[in-house]
Amino acid sequence: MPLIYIVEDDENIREIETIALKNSNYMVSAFEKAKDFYKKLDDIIPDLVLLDVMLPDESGYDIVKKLRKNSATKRLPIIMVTAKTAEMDMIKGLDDGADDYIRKPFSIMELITRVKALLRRTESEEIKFLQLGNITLDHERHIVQVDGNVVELTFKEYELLRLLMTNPSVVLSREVIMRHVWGTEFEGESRTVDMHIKTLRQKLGDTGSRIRTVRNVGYVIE
Amino acid sequence: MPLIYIVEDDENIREIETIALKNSNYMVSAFEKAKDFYKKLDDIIPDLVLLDVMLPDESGYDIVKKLRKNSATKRLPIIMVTAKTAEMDMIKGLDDGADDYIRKPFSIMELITRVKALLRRTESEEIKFLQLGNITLDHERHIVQVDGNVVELTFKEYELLRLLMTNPSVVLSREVIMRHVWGTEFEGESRTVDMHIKTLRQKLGDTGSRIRTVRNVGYVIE
DNA sequence: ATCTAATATCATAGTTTTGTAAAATTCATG
DNA sequence: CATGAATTTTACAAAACTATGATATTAGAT
Repeated sequence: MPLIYIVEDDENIREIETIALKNSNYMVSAFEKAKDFYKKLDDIIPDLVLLDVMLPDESGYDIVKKLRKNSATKRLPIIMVTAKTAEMDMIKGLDDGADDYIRKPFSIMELITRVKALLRRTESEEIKFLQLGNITLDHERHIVQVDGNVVELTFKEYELLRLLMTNPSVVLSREVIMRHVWGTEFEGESRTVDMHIKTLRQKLGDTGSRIRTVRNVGYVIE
Repeated sequence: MPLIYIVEDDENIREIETIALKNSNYMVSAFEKAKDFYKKLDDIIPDLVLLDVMLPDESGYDIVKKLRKNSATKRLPIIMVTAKTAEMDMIKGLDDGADDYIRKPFSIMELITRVKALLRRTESEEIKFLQLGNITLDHERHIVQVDGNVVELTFKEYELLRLLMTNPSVVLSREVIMRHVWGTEFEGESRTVDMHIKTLRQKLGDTGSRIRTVRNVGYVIE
């Protein structure tokens, strides 16, 4: 479920945006001032930011500029919301590094559509990030975390977990696992898969019990 | 005003792309065949290339390969345009060296946005100076500092560090590193990359431990 | 409860991958 | 074209990882 931050000083509009996005199944945090937004950003980086151009403490343009300078937020998808209709503003916004813009007043439908479209455009990067309960797999960093703590996995363990996590609640046979992780056909007497399942469970700690054995069939993560 | 080359055999699409980009204030030259494109490239190197995957005389994939081998075009921003989803997945899987991808059919808005985004990305990578914790890389002065002290790096070491630092927290395979820093394909038995990683770590001192080895995958800086 | 086949676990030998020093080669520069 | 620096290759060491067969345990059938 994508996380969206809203930065908007007008309480009314902030409310409308928040409700509209929540109803569309997004997680939303809304901020009145840039300062509050920055503080939260240090904590969790969202999937998209909806940014008002005119704010009391700092202009939206300057915020975008700052975000683009920081490597952690360099590619963060940003939609600017502006009251001015002049086309120059739009172009300026895009040139400053926003990914899209919405002109006030906007319809709920337009807001949702644009958010959806932008997320779709950037989704290829999100696929690299898998989450299942308290397990998190960041494919770019090649890092797995449980409850926020890094779990060191070997290559095969990592690939195995990734396969399971990309197919949550789907029982995968040893044949399928072998083919995907090892690239070879499974031979009946091999204990290799079991072995790796075992170490994986071990390294995941309590969370390891999420990997369930289905006798005569294979393994699932749920 | 950035210059963009388009390589696309379908006249209709070529027209649409050309007009859309010209309206967005880019200079555009469009080519039907790879051959014409190469000829023009000898003359002037553009700021970005929009490259169709399926061309009559040569595949876009091969073109990218060639461009990456040539030091003059090694870093030339490339957006690949592909018709089939399956094709796109394949290309992405191969990690062929393009910087972005657009799937046909695309909206004008999407095309413009991606072009803009890529130009912005490469521009900021070229000009800005990079900072990652206590490491600083000033590309204009070609100087690297750790905790304010200048670290003398050779050309390859510098380029390697720069590649890592422009992709913080992203694991880069030896293939990718080779392609970007050396402009050649990686051959399995070569220890060249490892060697440079080693000297780089050494020269960075304690900070060298920021470069993490991901076994079977590659290296990351974090 | 007993049996049996499937799964879990263990220890470790063997393999693969990475690290590094040193030699060989290439490259740039006067 | 000589020289030293930079780069690449070689060769081996070290570390990390994986597979395997033996053995223990468990779930499910009877």
